[in-house]
Amino acid sequence: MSKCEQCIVREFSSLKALNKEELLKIADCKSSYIIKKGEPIFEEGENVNGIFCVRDGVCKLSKLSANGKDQIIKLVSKGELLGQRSMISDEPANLSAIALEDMEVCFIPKSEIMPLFNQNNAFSMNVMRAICGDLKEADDHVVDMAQKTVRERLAETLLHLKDTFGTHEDGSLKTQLTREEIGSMIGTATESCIRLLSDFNKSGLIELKGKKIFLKDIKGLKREAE
Amino acid sequence: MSKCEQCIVREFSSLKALNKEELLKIADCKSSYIIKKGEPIFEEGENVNGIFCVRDGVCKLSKLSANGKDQIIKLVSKGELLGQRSMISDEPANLSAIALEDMEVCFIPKSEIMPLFNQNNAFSMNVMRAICGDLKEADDHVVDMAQKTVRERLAETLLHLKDTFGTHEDGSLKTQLTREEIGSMIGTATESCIRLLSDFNKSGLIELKGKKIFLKDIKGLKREAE
DNA sequence: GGAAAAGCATGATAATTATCATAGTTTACG
DNA sequence: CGTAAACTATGATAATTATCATGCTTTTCC
Repeated sequence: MSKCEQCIVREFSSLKALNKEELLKIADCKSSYIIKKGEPIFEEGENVNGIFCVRDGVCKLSKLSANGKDQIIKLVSKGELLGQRSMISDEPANLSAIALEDMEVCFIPKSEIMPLFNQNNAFSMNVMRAICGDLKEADDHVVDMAQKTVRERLAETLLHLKDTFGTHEDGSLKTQLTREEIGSMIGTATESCIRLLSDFNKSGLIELKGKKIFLKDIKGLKREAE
Repeated sequence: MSKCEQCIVREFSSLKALNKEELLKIADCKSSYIIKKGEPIFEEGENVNGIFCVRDGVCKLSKLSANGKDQIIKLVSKGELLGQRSMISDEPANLSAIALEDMEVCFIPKSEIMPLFNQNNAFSMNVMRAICGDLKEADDHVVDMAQKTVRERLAETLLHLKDTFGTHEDGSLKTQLTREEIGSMIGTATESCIRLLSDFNKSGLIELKGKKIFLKDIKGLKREAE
């Protein structure tokens, strides 16, 4: 079993504030999982009782709305933590986490993490800052959803996907999402999403080759996103 | 100057975890303000450098969107804290806080609060839980904005206003908002908001008497909100 | 107390987006 | 390797929402 010390999650997350001793303790009680594409790490309403470290892969955090449609709130990838909010609030998960590709995650039980808040102030502050960052993002997200058109949201989301997850060597977006998933990120019907992608394609802003999406005109897309 | 000990904010916020000594220290360096209706407590982009305790009154937290319209994210009232996120992230305010009625607030400088995170774990955990609560609310808000119609959002918002801020003796909503403000809570044009309120009025779900709004049929409104 | 400003209301019209229908294309998998 | 299922695409139409215009009512403030 690895000792967590070299783990990419430690490098990029709040866990970087942990010392050797604390890491060893965690390494001892963590469990590792392989999650296949399409499978959940946890689901809305479930008691999680710990946090997940994403060692590899990307997942979507989504929530079922009253009308039965899924809304994707956020994508989470390699190096990030999952389930902090539920653990701290001591509540069931508010969102489902579903793998978009095969994933490697570690689970650290609540009983190991909670004492650290008392022992290690730097760690506490890291977690607080991370959650504050999420809160700011969420507030901004509300503004976008409320004030931007679907077209603007699509352009913005494409740019965001490129910035956050990058592109393959050929220039196509790395995150492989279906049209339905893109639709549920921007909060629109799948058909509307497809239609707008076609529009962007026709106006030369993007290029569609099967499932691959190439962003051809970043400036133009930024203009579309306002 | 009051000693904070009996303050309503202490009773309802994260500050309840502070002991006598800590409270006295804070009481010594706090400053009190009267904010008139329509005036800002702080504005988007401003460096706040501390937290505000809302001793009386209600304010809106809002953000200017790219298209020049204001989006109200949240209302904050008596007993709550303001500015925690900016302080912890050490960033300028993401939202503006504007008084909806005359307010009484106290300001506690960052330099007094930050050390408490290290000294008083119960306080730290309270703050974390509060922010986690805000994050959950914000995520749910995103889902509503993305998936519900304006009509559904209006019904939901009216119910929320009643639950959170209550009604006057005559049964009308306590929070006095203009139609424009209600519109910018639900993310719609003022005219659309007015039209839908008229609709609800005609169908007997609510009653409009000047600026006053009476919720006449809670069940019906819940049905409208889905 | 009265003028100006802000707020409320409603009609007409246009733009945006959803829904339903149909069909072609790709992917998964027995 | 071929068939079912999932995904992508597009047209037609309806529903929702925004925008512009106009007039009325209430509030503000000199």
